[in-house]
Amino acid sequence: MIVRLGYVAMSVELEDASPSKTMTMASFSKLSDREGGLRRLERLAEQNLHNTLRLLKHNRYMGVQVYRMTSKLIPLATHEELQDWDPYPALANAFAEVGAFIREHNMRVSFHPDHFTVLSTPRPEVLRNSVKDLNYHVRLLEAMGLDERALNNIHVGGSYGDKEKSALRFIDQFQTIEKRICDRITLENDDKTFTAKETLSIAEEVKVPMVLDIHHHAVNPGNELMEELWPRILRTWSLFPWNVKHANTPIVLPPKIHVSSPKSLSDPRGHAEYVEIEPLLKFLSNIAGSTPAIDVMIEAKKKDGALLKLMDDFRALEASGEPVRVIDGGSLEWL
DNA sequence: ACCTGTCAAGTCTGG
DNA sequence: CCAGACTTGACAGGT
Repeated sequence: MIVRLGYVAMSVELEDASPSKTMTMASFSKLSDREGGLRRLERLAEQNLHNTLRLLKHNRYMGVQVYRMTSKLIPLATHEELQDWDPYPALANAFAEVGAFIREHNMRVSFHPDHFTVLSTPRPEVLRNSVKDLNYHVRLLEAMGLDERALNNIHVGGSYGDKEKSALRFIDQFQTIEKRICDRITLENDDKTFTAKETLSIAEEVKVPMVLDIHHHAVNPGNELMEELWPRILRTWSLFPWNVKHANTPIVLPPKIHVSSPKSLSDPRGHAEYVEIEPLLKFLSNIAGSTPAIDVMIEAKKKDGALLKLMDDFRALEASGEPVRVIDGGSLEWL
């Protein structure tokens, strides 16, 4: 089983490479020259894309093939007051360059629209804004020329006092969203509301892959055994249209899981600086043989630093004779 | 150079 | 019904 590790948004190794520089609406509004302000936003976006490319090159150098891009590439992109602004023509080259690098090096990239995207909401305006935000993320991927292996991972959302009803509302509202957006969605279990089992049932219903977060599952486990859920989670990936089309080829998209460690006893849901290897080892040994490959997204304060430390831990395991073979700086083989 | 409050967005809790 | 917590990197405005 090939295991590839990835990390989120920014590097602690590469200096001065923020991909999420921004401007607040408050300061944009104060500008006398609106057009000039828009050009400034476009320059910020260009820098963000340039730094994303630098991060990807840094990833390539490290041997890291999995990466979650930041949602903040274009500052204020979905803000109500800037709906007449089309930043894409000015950024076409920057997007193309990022996309070309990703394709050339077969990297797996994704986005994770944040918790303001809630398809279970009972409020129509919140649903509208959520779809708008999803559309923004899809446009970014399209501008990069990435195929449907580049996905947007979201949570189910709030429960509003009736989780069952909210799950049904999620499903109903999901069906109204245009296909090019739905085709790019994965669903992740969250740390206090929708458990792995509940998220999985919804993912099966709307036919999207499920991303399992094993830390969320530890703090919000529900009462289902992972041994029973895992085959179903794998199935959501094998039913993914791209994978159906390319079954048994090297370009199938492996399932993905998220890993993080509790920040402290008092804040068990928070993310620690680094990731403890033991729970991951336990999980990998449980699922070894069930899939030829798996991608593991590291969610830790130390970002790529946490990934590198985890790889060191794997090297130590290999040295002590454990059935692990480190392939390069970001991937290994589970023997 | 460094510190602190604020930020576009949603939901939940508790008063 | 409303304020504050949640969570986050970075801005903005101050010293």
